[in-house]
Amino acid sequence: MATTITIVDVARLAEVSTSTVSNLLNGRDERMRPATRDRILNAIDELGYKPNVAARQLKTGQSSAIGLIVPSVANPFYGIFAQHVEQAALQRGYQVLLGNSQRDTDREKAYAEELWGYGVRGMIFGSSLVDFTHLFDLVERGMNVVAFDRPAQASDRLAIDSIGVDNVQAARVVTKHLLALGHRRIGFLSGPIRSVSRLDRLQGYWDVLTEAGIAPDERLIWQGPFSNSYGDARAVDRGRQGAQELLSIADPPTALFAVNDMYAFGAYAGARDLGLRIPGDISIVGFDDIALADVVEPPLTTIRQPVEGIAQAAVERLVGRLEGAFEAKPNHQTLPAQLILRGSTAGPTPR
Amino acid sequence: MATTITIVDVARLAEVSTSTVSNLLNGRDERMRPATRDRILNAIDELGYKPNVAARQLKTGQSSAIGLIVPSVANPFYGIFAQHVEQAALQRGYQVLLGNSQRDTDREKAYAEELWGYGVRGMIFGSSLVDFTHLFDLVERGMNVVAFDRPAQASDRLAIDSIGVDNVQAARVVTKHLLALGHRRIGFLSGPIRSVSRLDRLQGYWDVLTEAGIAPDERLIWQGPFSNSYGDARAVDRGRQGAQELLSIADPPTALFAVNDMYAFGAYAGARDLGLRIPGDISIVGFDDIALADVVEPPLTTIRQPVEGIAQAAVERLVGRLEGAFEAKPNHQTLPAQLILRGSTAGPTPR
DNA sequence: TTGTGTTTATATAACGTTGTACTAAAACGT
DNA sequence: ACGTTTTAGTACAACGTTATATAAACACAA
Repeated sequence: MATTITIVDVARLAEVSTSTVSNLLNGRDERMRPATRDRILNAIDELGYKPNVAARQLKTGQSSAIGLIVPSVANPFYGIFAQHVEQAALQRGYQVLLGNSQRDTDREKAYAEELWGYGVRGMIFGSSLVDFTHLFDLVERGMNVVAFDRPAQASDRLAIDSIGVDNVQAARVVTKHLLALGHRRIGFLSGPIRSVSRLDRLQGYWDVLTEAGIAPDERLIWQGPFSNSYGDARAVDRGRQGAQELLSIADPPTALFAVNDMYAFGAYAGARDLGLRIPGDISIVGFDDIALADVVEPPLTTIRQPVEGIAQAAVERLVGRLEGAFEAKPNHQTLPAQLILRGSTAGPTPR
Repeated sequence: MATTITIVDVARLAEVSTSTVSNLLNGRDERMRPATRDRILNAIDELGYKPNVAARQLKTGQSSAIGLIVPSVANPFYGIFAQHVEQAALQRGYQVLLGNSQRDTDREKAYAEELWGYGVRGMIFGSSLVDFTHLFDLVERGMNVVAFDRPAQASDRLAIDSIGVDNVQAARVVTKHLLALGHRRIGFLSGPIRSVSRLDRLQGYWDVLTEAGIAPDERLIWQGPFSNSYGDARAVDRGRQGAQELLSIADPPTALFAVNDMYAFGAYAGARDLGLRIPGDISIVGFDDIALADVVEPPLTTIRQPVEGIAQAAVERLVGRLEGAFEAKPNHQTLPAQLILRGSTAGPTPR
């Protein structure tokens, strides 16, 4: 039964002191004869010794783990994102601890506190709520935070690092595309708009319409109800319901801009429920470009986010902070997004 | 800068010894006067004290975290599964640490060892590779393991707990359904068959065909290549490619049984690439019943797994082991799967 | 021989928490 | 009053690791 093998056992077998073993373990092997080094290595191997992370952490105050909080891995976009973060982190010698926040500030806070207790001093947030106050005191205590899609807000009393695409711009591109096809009534389909990215997308949409001389219609903006127990797991259903409602009003939209691909897929179903054809009767645009976007019928026109690039940049930035490599002021790094034209958009049918 | 608040600070402020604070923290509060209790509670509150998990772990050897290893959260099925596991674990006071294994034994082993070092003594495996030898010595050292979909194999030298649906039976149901519709050439579309669940599904398929007097055709069984760097992130592409190949042979199948919904969606695209209509020209069945299955066109006929039930049962079993509640022999618990009939299956078109 | 330097290795005091063994004081019974 | 039990609290030695300060061993020069 679990006789834990410690550095003491290794030291005894290799006939050295624990200090020497520790020295080797921490890369200070110039300080010993190659023969000693090999003896220790053999002992480690023979005993199957694995360092106790807790003890190491307690002593050094350092953790080789970073936290990753996403709204919900039920959305494949965040699944993929998590996978890339994990890969990038592993390459730099960091373990990733993942948690779902359901876009709930309490959950985010609870996770962050929990991880702090684990000695974790760096976290990546994939959700980027507008309200960040719950995290500021953690940051003040020394937590390093990199947010996805969260350029500094006017209301922030503290700056944090952020990485992401220009959501306003991307939404502008989408809306212009739809406008160019001849659409005039364009719906905006979203879950609760509590994150900066969603806010930005709404803004881009709103601005372009206004600039084109079209007064944005509040009734064309559908916003799902907030639920902190399911969140994204319900995104598809929400999209379906929202599309049904939007397409059932008196003067329905001829195009729908969904806040992400999951909502867009839901909109596919919602449109079909009403007997509408895509893109004949209704054009649909998504956001993210997850793998499934190219596979549904018709293939989804959507904004591609450079997930891997974002993940890598986030890890790089965070590791940089953790290892004190740069003391630069926190800033927001923008990566390019791209509109992928596929079959779900076309000109509106004249009635 | 991170002046860590320890139990000592709390003790000093409350004017008691650290032992008393520790006693309170560990639920031994009958041992003190209510007034003392309140003083400590106030001090904790005032200082914002959070116990250092590393120190606690080091001392007790216990961790309140459990590990969850899934093949890849890029597959929403595992995303949802992870979310349910997380929820169930949280309810019982356990934190979940999640890792992607890409169905690679080395990765699984590395994660397990890493987590062992963190003091984690309980893990849930969502992948259930046939080869489990890499984990047996961990189990012998005292790691508690619950596997998803992995009834004991003849070759195992150690028994482990397992929970899941009866994959052989489910695959039988699918195959019989297809047979009943009149299909005689049924393809089996899968990634590398290295897990017990996939093996079982193939077996159920094979058995039913044989029992029906149809000699299974090896050329109808498509198995994607193994890649340990992408895994499920490529499932859709794999399914597409596999379907294209299967449907391009001389005497192509009229129905496809995909090993999971992601492969099935890929098959949708592959079939369409060849100008085939679903279900008119080709019937497709999936496995898992993820949310998207009901939303694609046509809606996917698939096997529904009781994800939430499986997750809850797994956590319950694991927590039971960890807290020594039951010393029963490891066994396999079977939950019911269900064939959900939707629009992607129909009788074959006579040629 | 002594002194100086270099190489190699070790003793030891933390890190923050826990729980056992202990004690001091109060309460009780007779 | 005395002994006994209960209550309310504390001292202290771990847990496994790290890193600083220190020492031993040896080489070499003068």
